[in-house]
Amino acid sequence: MKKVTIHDIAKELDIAFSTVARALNDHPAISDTTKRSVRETAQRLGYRQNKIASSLRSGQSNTIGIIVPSLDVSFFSSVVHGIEKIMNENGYSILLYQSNESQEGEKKGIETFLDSRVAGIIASVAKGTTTYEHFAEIQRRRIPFLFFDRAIEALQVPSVTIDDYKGGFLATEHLIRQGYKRIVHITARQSMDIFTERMRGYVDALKRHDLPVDERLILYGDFSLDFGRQCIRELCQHEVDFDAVFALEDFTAMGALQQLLAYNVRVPEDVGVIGFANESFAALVTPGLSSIDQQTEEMGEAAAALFLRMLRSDDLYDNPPQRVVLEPHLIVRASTARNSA
Amino acid sequence: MKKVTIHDIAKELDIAFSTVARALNDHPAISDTTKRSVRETAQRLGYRQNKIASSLRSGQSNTIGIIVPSLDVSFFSSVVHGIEKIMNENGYSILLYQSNESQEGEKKGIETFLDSRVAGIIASVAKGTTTYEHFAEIQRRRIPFLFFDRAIEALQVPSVTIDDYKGGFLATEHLIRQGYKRIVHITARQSMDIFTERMRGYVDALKRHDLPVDERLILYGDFSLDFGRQCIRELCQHEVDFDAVFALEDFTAMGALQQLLAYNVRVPEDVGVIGFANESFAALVTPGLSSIDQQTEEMGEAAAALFLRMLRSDDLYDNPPQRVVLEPHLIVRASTARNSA
DNA sequence: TTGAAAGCGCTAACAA
DNA sequence: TTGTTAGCGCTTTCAA
Repeated sequence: MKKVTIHDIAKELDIAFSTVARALNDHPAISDTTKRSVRETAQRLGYRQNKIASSLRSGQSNTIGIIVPSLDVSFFSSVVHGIEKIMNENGYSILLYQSNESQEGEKKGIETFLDSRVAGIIASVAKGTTTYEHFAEIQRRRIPFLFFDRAIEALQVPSVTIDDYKGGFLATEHLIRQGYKRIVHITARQSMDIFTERMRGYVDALKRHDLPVDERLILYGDFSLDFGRQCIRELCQHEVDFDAVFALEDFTAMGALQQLLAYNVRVPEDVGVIGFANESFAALVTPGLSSIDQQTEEMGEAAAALFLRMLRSDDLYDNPPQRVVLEPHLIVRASTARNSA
Repeated sequence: MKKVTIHDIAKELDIAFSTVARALNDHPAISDTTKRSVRETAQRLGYRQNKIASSLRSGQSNTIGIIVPSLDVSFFSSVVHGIEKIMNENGYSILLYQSNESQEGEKKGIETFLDSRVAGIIASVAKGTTTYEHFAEIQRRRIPFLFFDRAIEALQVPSVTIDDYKGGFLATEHLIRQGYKRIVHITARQSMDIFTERMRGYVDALKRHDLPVDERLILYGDFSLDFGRQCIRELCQHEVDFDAVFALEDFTAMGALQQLLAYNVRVPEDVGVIGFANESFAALVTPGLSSIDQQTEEMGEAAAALFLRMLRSDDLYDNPPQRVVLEPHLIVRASTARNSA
């Protein structure tokens, strides 16, 4: 099959190729008769518009780039799912790039997107990112640019995040209300806004309820199921007294939960456990894992909605960046459901 | 920031713009001196190649399109993760499209990809797909085209799948070896190759072990957690005698498992349960859910590897399509681990 | 309502 | 080793 262009259609109908172009684009100045015959011929010849040529000439692109750390993390694939859905409904295509949690990957992704002349970029920052020059490059080109979930406060970039501080506060306060008093918090060794915010919420909730903030109850590490188990083992070895665990995310919480059960500690009677993210397994395990829901669906939709507004705005970089902050939701399950004191 | 083109660099250095283009593309005929000064100037001016123009002119694209039913299904996001990783390492970008399990969506995705002149298309078929004309269109244009997981046998299209028949056989045979004799199979109402194959494996395993195939033990429906629960309820209501459940996928198996536990049926002592897909929660629930692992990592890699070969082949459509079939792995967990008879 | 013509930024054949 | 030139397929201005 040869490539069919507007010239072929024009030749077939013996009209100018620019007329064909206009007819296909539903230009108001073209007669219905012409439009009909052009469309019929296009169909018959198997014509497909060449978006490459169209983009080059018009300087417009209907492709947007999304950079996520990894699609293997359900939170990200879920948000991308939401964004793709809505952007697609609005006529945009999605170029996808995984940074693999490295700054180098992130930089390469941005360069690829810049070269591809995307209409805009949506990103969630990699763990390994320490400098911001690659993001600044996007801003310098005045391309619509949005962070979701893992944003960089220091940059003047619009963002859609959830209130991690509040999430940490809610989780901790819930434990306190259930009567737990010596609450362990497992957090990340590397500093990342979302995790330090969750910890800040934890600390403030303790203070609010006149509970002491005990440094021995705050554990730093690489988050993972195994690290959660390890935390419990170490707490027990050092005979640290605790009656609840708030982990920075669900896998770590799950590890803690498993190790507690392995030690024949009763959950939630003896020790309560709560995670963060409300992963799909949280509802399926026994006991059900309490967690903080991150509103992935809403986040995707909010990100897409804000981004569409940004794409349509023409004074985007003249206004202060809009920051949408979603409300985290406390999900109470069996792992913290003890009859409170 | 103005758009910088090779003309700007040429003007700056007072050389021909084609020399600039060659220098940037590391053309062998250009002197190192020129290359160096061109690159230095490009860097200084903030030049970025316009891939749109490059693609239009060369007729080559380094973008490939992937169509999946939904990124919200961890199996698909996991495979896309693998494909993106490898294609990216080989210099390709990924355009992503979700069909939302509808044929209409699938068709739209293909049209978008065709218009975008992607170098090739990788797809996993939507549940709702009943006709194949939209796929035929890809073949007609002789574009590299590959199915993964959900392939259409009737079309002459290369594919990477797992051996669903064998998966069904393995699951069923495992149950039989554990001493279960009256094995329920929950399958999908709509006919889809992967599910009918799993059922064929179930039937053949029963026959191989001289067990009767009882139609009352084969349940058809929409797969979901709720449907799994419903199946158990109906079996009990109708007082059907059974001692094991093999569900077409893990969520349905999980629903069955939950309902059994709610009825105080002991798993695995009274009834064994096995799923399919080895979702991440299968290892985390109690009792652990036995399952068939689908090798998502391997599937992504195999799909990318085969596709790269296809992209490099120039007589792609002259040879019979290659079909890679991966081996499913039986994962035994507590839900079927009874001391066998 | 339609046509003619220019040009988006690049690649590549041909010439020098 | 470099320059000249002709498009890739389209959008869009200007003219008819």
